[in-house]
Amino acid sequence: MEKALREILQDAVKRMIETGVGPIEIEVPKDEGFGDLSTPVAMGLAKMLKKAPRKIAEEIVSHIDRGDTFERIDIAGPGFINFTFTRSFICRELGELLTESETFLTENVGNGKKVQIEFVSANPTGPLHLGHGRGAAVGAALANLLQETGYRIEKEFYINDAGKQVKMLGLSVFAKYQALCGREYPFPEDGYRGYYIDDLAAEFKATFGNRFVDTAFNEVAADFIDFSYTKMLDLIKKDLEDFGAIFDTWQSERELYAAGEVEQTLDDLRTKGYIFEHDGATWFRTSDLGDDKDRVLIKKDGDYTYFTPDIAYHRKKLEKGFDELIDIWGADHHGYIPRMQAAVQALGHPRESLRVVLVQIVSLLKGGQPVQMSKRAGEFITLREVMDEIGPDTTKFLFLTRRSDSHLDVDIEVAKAQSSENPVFYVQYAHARINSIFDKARESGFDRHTLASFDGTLFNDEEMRIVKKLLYYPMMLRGAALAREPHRITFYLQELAGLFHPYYHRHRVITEDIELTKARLALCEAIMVALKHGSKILGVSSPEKM
RNA sequence: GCGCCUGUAGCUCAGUGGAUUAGAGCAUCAGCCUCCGGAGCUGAGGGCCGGAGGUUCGAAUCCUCUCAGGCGCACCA
Repeated sequence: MEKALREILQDAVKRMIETGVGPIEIEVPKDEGFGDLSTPVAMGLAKMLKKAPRKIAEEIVSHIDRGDTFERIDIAGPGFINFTFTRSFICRELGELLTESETFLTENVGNGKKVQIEFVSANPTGPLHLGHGRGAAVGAALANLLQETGYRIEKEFYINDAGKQVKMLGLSVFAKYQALCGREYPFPEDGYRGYYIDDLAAEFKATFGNRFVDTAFNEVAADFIDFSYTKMLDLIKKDLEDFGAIFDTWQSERELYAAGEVEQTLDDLRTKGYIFEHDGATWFRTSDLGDDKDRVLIKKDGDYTYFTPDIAYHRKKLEKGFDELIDIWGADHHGYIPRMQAAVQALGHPRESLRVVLVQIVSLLKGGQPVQMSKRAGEFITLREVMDEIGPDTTKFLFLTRRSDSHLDVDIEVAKAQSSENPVFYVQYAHARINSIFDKARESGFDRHTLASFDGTLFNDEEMRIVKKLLYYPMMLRGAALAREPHRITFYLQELAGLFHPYYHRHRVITEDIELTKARLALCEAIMVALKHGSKILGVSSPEKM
C-alpha cells in the first residue's frame, strides 16, 4: 500500500520538479479521520519552490489520477496530503498478501548490499551474562530483519583468545589447580572468581592429574589458557545456540596474529602516513580523522594495545568486501566509536561503513534491590539461568521490547513471576488461537488455500481496520530495517494481536454464512502470516498450541 | 572538567520536528466463561512528556541553558 503510494507520489513530484526529490516521507496519520496514509512532502518542498505548502499540495494532487485506487485525496492542515484508499484497492492488496504470503510482507531495501553483523563477541573467560543476552537477541533479530529486506548478511563472533583476559583466566585456573593439588599458591588479585573456575580446575586435574604441579605458570601457561578458554567458548557456543543466536563465522584474534594481519595493518597505516613515534611508543594519528586524541598502537614495553589487533580485525572484515559493517557493542564502549571509525577511514573506506549499534547495560534487580554484577567477582546472573527459568522466547521478547540503547532494568523476581503474563504470550496466543480456528474450520470443510477469493465487501469497519494494519506491515518492516531497529517489529506485533483479540471476542469467524466465514478466515490467515513473519525475525516461536 | 546516552502514567517502556483529547503493557479498581482456546475481553482511575528559555503557524520531538541518573574520557581490555 505504501509502496504503491510512494511510486505514485514520485511520479507526481517528478512532473513538477524534473530532478525529482529524495525519498518521500509517508506516514500513518495519528487520527484515522485523516485517511489511511499521508505525506508532508508539500511542506518540505515549500522552501525549495518558494510557494505556499497548500498550493504545492494542490499541484501534486492534480497530477494524481484517483482511479479506483483512492477513495479520496485531501489537503489538510498546513499542507498535508491525506490519502484514503478504496475498499476494492485494499481488498486487492489483501488478496495479494494471501497469495504471495511472506513475499508480500517484505520489500527489497538492501538491494543485495553485503552487511556483516558482529555481535556478542564475549571474552571466553566465563559464561554469558544477561547483557550478552541482550546483545545476542538484538544482533540476531537485526540480522534476520536485514536478511528479510534484501541484504546479504554474515553473522560473526569475534573471539578474544589472544589478550590478557584469557591469560588471566588461565592463571586463575592454575591457582585453583595448585590448591586442589594441595599446594599453596596465591590467587591473582584480578583473577576470575566464579564457581566455574573451580569446575575448570577440577576438570583440568581430572584430565591431567598432578602433571603440572610444582611448575611455574609461565612454563605451562598455554596449557592452562587453551584448556580453559576452549571449554568456556564451548559453553558460550552452546548457550548461544540454545538461545537461537546462530553465527556464520567465528573469527579468532590469534589467527589474525598468526596470519600476519596485525603486522600488515601496521605497515598499511604506516605507508599511509598515519603512524608516528613518540615517547618510545608507536602512535596512530586518529585525531586527524575525527577522534579526540591520537592513540597508542604499540606501548613502550613493546606490547600492542587492545586497539591494534582490533584495527586488523576490522581491516580483515572490510577486505572481505562488505559494504557495511555493523558492530553491536555494549554502551560502555561508546567512547571507542570515533577511533574505530577513524581507523576505518584511514584504511580507505568511508567512516560510515562502520555502524555501531549500542546496547545498553542490563541492570539487574532482585525484588526491587539492585544486584551488583561483576564477572571477576563471579557475581552475576547468567543468560543460561534466565533462559532456563523463563524460556528463550520470553527472554528475547523482553530484550526486544525496548530500543537497544535504552537503559533496561530486569527484576529477576518479576521476570519469573511474569513469565505467564509476559507480552510475548499475548502475541503467541493470537497465533495459536487462529490456528485453532483453522482446525475448527477444516472440520466444517473450509480449505485454507481457496481463501484468496474472499468477498471483501463483507468486511465491517473493525475488519477493515485490521486489514489496513496488515497492509502497514511492509512499511513498518522497511522502516525498521533502515533504522536498524528490530524493536519496532515487537511493537507492531503487540498492536496487531491487540486488534485481533478484541475482534475475536466480538465476532464469530465460523458461522452458517459461508461467504462471511470465508472472508473472515481470509483475514485470520493474513493475520497469522504477519504474526509468524514478525515473530520469526525476532527469533520467537509461533506455537500452534500453547 | 569534557563527551555520549537517558529522563514521558505508580512501574517498565513506545512515540524524537508538523494537524484539537500524548500511547501500550504491567500494577490498581469494577465487570465478562450456554457460543471458534479466559495466557483472552469490556470499562475506570492515573501524565504541567525532568525544569527554564528560544526557533516556528505549530515542540514530548529542533536549538540553548539547567537539574537528575547511567556510561565513557589509558602506553586497560
